[in-house]
Amino acid sequence: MTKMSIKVEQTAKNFIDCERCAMQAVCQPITTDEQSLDLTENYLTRRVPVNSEQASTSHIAKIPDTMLLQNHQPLTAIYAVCSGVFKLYIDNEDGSEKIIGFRFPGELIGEDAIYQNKYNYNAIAIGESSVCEVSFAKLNACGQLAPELQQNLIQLLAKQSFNQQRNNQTLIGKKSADSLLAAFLLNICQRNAEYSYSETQIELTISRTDIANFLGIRRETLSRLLSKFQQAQLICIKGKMLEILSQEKLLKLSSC
Amino acid sequence: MTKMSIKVEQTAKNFIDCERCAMQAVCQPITTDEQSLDLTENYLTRRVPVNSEQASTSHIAKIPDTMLLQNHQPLTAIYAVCSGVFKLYIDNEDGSEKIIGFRFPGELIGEDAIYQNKYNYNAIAIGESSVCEVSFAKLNACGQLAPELQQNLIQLLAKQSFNQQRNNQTLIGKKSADSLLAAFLLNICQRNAEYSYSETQIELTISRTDIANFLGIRRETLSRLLSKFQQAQLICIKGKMLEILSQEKLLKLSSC
DNA sequence: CGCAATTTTGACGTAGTTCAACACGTGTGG
DNA sequence: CCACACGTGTTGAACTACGTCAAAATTGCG
Repeated sequence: MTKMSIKVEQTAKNFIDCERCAMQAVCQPITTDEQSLDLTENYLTRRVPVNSEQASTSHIAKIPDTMLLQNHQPLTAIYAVCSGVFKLYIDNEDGSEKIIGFRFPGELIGEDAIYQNKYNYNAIAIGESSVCEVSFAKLNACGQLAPELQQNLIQLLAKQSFNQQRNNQTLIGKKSADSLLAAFLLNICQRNAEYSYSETQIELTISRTDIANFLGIRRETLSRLLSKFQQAQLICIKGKMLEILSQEKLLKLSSC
Repeated sequence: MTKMSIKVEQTAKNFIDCERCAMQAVCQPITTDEQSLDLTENYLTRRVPVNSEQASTSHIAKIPDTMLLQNHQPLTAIYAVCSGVFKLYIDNEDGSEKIIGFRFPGELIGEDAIYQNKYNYNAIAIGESSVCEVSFAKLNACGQLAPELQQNLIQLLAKQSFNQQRNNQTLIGKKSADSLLAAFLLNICQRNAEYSYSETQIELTISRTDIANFLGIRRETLSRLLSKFQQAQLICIKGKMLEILSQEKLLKLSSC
């Protein structure tokens, strides 16, 4: 959390446009018929870096630096990813972690904590990332004053409900690992397309280990499948860049 | 949709208490400091039967009778299950259906349609079921008048977001079919406990075929696993009744 | 009772796991 | 500079769990 202002400038390239962000409904000034009212400065902090690169240099206390929020902690703020990627996970009893999702730019983190006022997972930055932070208590206070803001919050939650539903639908009940991976690749590409301007190319900052963990398959299986997909001209991997070559074939695979 | 009033009386036993229902936030009169205001009659229709038993007598046109809402159709209302069970599914290209979830009493159906004003799945009653119907347009109109109602709608969506998140977390990334089934059984029991007064016993109106479809495993595998679980004294199945014998062991299994 | 639908059981093949080895890049210390 | 450990990704071979196909058993309904 150090060197904030500097970092922002250095990595300003990959930030999502505010218009494409799920938080947008509550980040814009409210404009009624004649007048405009900007309450956002009361609850919004824009583009806060959540630096994970820094962590690797000092191998002590790696986690605290990069952790955005922690499971079971009381809800203080909800976040929108500005840049980078976050992984959401919970701890298994045996000490291992179970990854339950990823969040890309424009997507929300922590909004499901509103119901019970506590977070339901850990969120950690993968690589250099940043978020916009909305203090929920302050947002609520403003909502009492401005009904339009409440209406916007409803829109935000409705969109989020839709997104969650969609993301789950794509992954539930896939029998073969092929269809599971195909569905996953299509899903992240679809989500990527909403903030990046490329619909087929994405930077895979997520490690194979994490993807395998999320999908519930082994690293080795994932590696073999990716090779197979590449041989079959479905995808192309160069370094960290992943390109979808045949969306149709992947789609066909994914519905098995 | 016929014989409504009669059916309601006949099956009135298994209805959920309104206090335990996810829709509750928008089904109660709004009480401010001194006065009480009941807008619900403007948008709410209570306990509408969605009869599926009747369909089996006339073997033509089985589906239309029991369908609550259809994929891609414009949003007209959101529903809360009063009694029975609903299955949510989408159609695969090959004509088969893919089950993406079940809804038990007190749970919502169709709320994720608010974002795009259209439903994202088909919902069909399993057995004799009933719902409360909230006309979304009328609810919205009332929301313009009563800010408290908007606040309640926020609560409702927040809870739903939490529920979706929880249900997914439990099922994502399970490698073995054992852990998947264990997680599923615990999940439906947990949800059951919220409306039934028994935490360990539930009536399995859902067919094995549908459960297997949802989990992405074969009927045969499911059947074998259920036998295995029963032999291992984890569960006990008598007819349609399922009883959880060892929650702890299932929990241990589910996190594999 | 008798038929149909659903569920369970059996035998065999395949997909994915497991365990082990190896390749590659990176950071660390001599 | 090289040697070494370490994290990450890929590949091979044996094992196991799940899918597949077929048949038997059970349940439900007229």
